[in-house]
Amino acid sequence: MDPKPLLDCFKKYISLTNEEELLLLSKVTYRKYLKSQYIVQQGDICKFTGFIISGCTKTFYMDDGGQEHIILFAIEDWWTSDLGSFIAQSPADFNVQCIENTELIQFSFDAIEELFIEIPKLERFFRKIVERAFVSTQKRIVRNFSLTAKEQYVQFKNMYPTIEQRVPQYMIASYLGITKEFLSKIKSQLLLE
Amino acid sequence: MDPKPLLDCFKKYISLTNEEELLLLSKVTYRKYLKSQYIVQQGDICKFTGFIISGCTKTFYMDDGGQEHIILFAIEDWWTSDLGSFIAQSPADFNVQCIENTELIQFSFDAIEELFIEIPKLERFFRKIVERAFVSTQKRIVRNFSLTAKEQYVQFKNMYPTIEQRVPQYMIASYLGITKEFLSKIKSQLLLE
DNA sequence: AGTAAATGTTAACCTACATTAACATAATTT
DNA sequence: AAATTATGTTAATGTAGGTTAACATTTACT
Repeated sequence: MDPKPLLDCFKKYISLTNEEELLLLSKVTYRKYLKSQYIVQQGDICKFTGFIISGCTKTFYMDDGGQEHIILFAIEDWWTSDLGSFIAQSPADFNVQCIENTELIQFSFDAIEELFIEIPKLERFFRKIVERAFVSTQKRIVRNFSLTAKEQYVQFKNMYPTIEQRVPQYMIASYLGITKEFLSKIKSQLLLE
Repeated sequence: MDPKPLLDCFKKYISLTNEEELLLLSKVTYRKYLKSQYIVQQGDICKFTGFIISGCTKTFYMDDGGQEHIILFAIEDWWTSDLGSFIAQSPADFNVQCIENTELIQFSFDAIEELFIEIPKLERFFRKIVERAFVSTQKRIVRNFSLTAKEQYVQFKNMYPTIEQRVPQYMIASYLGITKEFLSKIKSQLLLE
């Protein structure tokens, strides 16, 4: 395993000594998942928060009618988990499933609590990561309320061009909160413009 | 000013010594706003994050068509700001306006950065606060996608009965992402059931 | 108390998007 | 290569919620 992408991510917000880096890496686990495997399942306790080295995941909620609602895609250099379940060690609301073969570096709940004690500045790092996640989630609510489905799709393509290439259309429709049929219609409308 | 509610809030997540409490309180400012005053205005840099001692605020986005989209209400014991603007010290996407006369304890960006250095465990506190905010925002996206407007309104009433009493209906409609006319229809339907 | 402003209701009509269903095409598996 | 399985498209019809507009009620101001 090459921990460089992970350490680079930490470097964006805090600086770690060599010893701190080694301590940190001694407490994480590297893991590969295959396409379609679940990292977290709705109802289970989310035991890990993970940093993606390669691959792509979707975080989704299965409603009572059996419909999938994707709330997040994650690719290389992103963090993924069911944070609500992880922080409270309570049953997960969401599933996290691999859309591609995915390599992760995982932090268990206990490991991360130990690390917070041993390297307090990690609190700062994770505070900043969560702040950014919060802000982007809030912006998503705004887009949801103030844009039409077509506008949202265009913004999504511009914001996440790689993801738009990598994941099937019907998942993008689910992320946007519309049906695949309607997204198909939007796409054909955009071609005519 | 009585700082007890603020200190109690900190106590839920971390413990502070007497000196730490005094240091913290020496760096905050107490401020009163009148109903309808703005704490943050879209486009300005959000200079403070605030803890509400009394009163009620709404955080909203004004879209290009001049329509208000409320993304958050906040009452006593809650934190309020445009976090995206505050953390990046960049122009605010949102307005924060008082719905009632409101008393706040405000933390300036500089004060909070100093406090993080002087009392590192505050990083932990704010990490936890933001984690919770993130989780509740994510849950809101789920509700948005998987519930009808009527179901969302019923949940809102159950989750925030005080807020439902205190703010005008048309603001609740805006929070739910529907028109006041449609909320009115929903309410009359609920009366018949 | 009287007037203006803010808030809430009702009803007719409209639109963005959902549903259903049939079909087309691409990607995997055998 | 054939056969599944996953993904994408088109079109008819249905519905949740929007828009407009007129009116009712409450609250705030002079």
